[in-house]
Amino acid sequence: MNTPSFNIAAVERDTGLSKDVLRMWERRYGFPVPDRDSNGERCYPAEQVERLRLIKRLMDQGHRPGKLIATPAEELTALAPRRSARREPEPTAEAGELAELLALIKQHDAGAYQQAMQQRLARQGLQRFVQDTVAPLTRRVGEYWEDGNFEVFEEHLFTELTKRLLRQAIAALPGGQRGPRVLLTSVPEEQHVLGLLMVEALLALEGAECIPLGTQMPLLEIARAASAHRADIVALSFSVAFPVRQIPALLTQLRQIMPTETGLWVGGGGTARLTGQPGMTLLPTLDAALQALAAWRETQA
Amino acid sequence: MNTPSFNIAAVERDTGLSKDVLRMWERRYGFPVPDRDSNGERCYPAEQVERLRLIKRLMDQGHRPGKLIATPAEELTALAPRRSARREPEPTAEAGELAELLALIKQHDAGAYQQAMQQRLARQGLQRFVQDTVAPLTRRVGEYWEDGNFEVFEEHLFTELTKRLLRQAIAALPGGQRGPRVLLTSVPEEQHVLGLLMVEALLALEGAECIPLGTQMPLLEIARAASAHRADIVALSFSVAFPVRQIPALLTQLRQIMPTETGLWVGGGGTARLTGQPGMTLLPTLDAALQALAAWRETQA
DNA sequence: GATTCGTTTTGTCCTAGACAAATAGGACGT
DNA sequence: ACGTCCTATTTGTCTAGGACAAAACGAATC
Repeated sequence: MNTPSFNIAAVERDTGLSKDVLRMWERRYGFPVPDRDSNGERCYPAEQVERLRLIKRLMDQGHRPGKLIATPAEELTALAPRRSARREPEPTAEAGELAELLALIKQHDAGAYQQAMQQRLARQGLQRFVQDTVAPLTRRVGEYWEDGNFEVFEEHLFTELTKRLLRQAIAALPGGQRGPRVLLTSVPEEQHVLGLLMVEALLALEGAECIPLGTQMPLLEIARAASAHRADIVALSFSVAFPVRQIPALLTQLRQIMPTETGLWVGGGGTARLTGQPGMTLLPTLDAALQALAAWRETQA
Repeated sequence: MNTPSFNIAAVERDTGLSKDVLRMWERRYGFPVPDRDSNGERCYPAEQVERLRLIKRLMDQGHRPGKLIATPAEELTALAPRRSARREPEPTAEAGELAELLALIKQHDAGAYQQAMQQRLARQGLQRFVQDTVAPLTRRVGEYWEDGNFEVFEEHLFTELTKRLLRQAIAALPGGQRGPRVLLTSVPEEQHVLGLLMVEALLALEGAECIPLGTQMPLLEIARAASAHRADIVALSFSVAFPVRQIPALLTQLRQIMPTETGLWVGGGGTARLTGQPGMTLLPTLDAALQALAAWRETQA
């Protein structure tokens, strides 16, 4: 049995490194060095793909490719997250409970996780459930993933199950009639939806009329949707994984093509290090979203 | 106010045409011809982006780019779907009801749509709801979209609302304990999830243990997840929008890296024109999925 | 410790050529 | 009229190497 080999498109799919980057690294750093097929096209052995995935993960934690590629394989696996100005959460009873929930995911016990979360939802109520359970849990999952404690598919399982809980809870709420009409979505390439769902839950609780459009809307479509739905506000979410450098240009462009009277709210972990621009409201936290809602109602009153 | 202009990455995002294709068309057909900024980089005016979006839509319907680009703008908008070997559905009472549901989406009345669908679910029961309502509705939406009757954001709204209904219905089912353990997901680039949810609903109804991992899993992760969850079956979905040419290579590769004893079920509209390969089961229809389930149980008995 | 300023690193864009897979269209046979 | 084979065209993706701007670093300064 020959080890399967990947063409450059497959490697891009599986690692998230663009073809341009893969070729550039080969030229510059001498890694990866794929075999060539009869047409002279690159064939990456599984081993190199595995290394690339590891490198990508460490890069997402703030390491630089030049260094990583020069590092021998054994040291790579031992590398810790670099930009961890993260303070350890005190081991409160609360933190322990969250850890237990994540342990269920790690054991791949979907049923038990769902049940435990349902209980918390019932106990805390939707607002506190979102703010005190889902939000910190999501943050923890990000940290676990950074530390290499979660596999991709474990993160996916967590996301999928949690999405279901939130959607279910939102569906149980009465359709909001008083607040602003808020259109929730994300730009292409941004597929994370948990943040949007958390905001939707909070806004819906406050009686706002939420229009969920899912993720990955082309900018022009967002603008059209805003007009068609006569939305008061377009709310976008950027996860920490989204390349920060692209966000300002995206927002400026969207602002240009959107109706002037429609508000633009931008939130999610990816916006933490962003500076505000005219015509849009930054919502680095869930609380900020609630405040923005109150402020909007103020101006309308 | 100057019209906003798009760099090549933005056009790729908004049209779904790769940078390579955009440059190639420019070289070969003389369209699009973007302006250049001070660095000599392409700046596409909004007008050309709009035309590209239209061309892309017609291409998805089977037209060829060479012809489309040569066609003057006025004729483009009038072009009908080309591969429409589609027979008009007879105007039964049933078809009328489906049209009414879609009309609600077209009116952007999310609340009324949800309510109407809830009623149908209660009336038909989950199995018939999936097979007689959601499946034909999804097909209709695809046709509407092909015919230019649906905007992207209307399709998104439909998808999002319908996803919620299905997930809600699935959550209400007891956790399956007897059937095979089925891991449901899709490959990277494939973000359509409705098909997966329909299958999940049917399998869960039959008592199978479904593990939903969401969409867009790298192949290596699918293999890992299959091992970790000790899945009996991995079920993948390809929508009609997925480039058919890439599917066989993907499946072969996945089959190679997956545990031999794990089954591979492949379904969705994108697999209709696919020929089977050893080690995998094609499920062109929802019925086929139920048959495959029965067959699997047969072999285990 | 914080801020500024050069230097290095890094990703993305550019041109232009080659080739193989997919499709169209014609010729042929039934 | 319909299906099948074959050839020509169309089309997307890959290749190579060069250029440049933005981000990140690190050193010197306040």
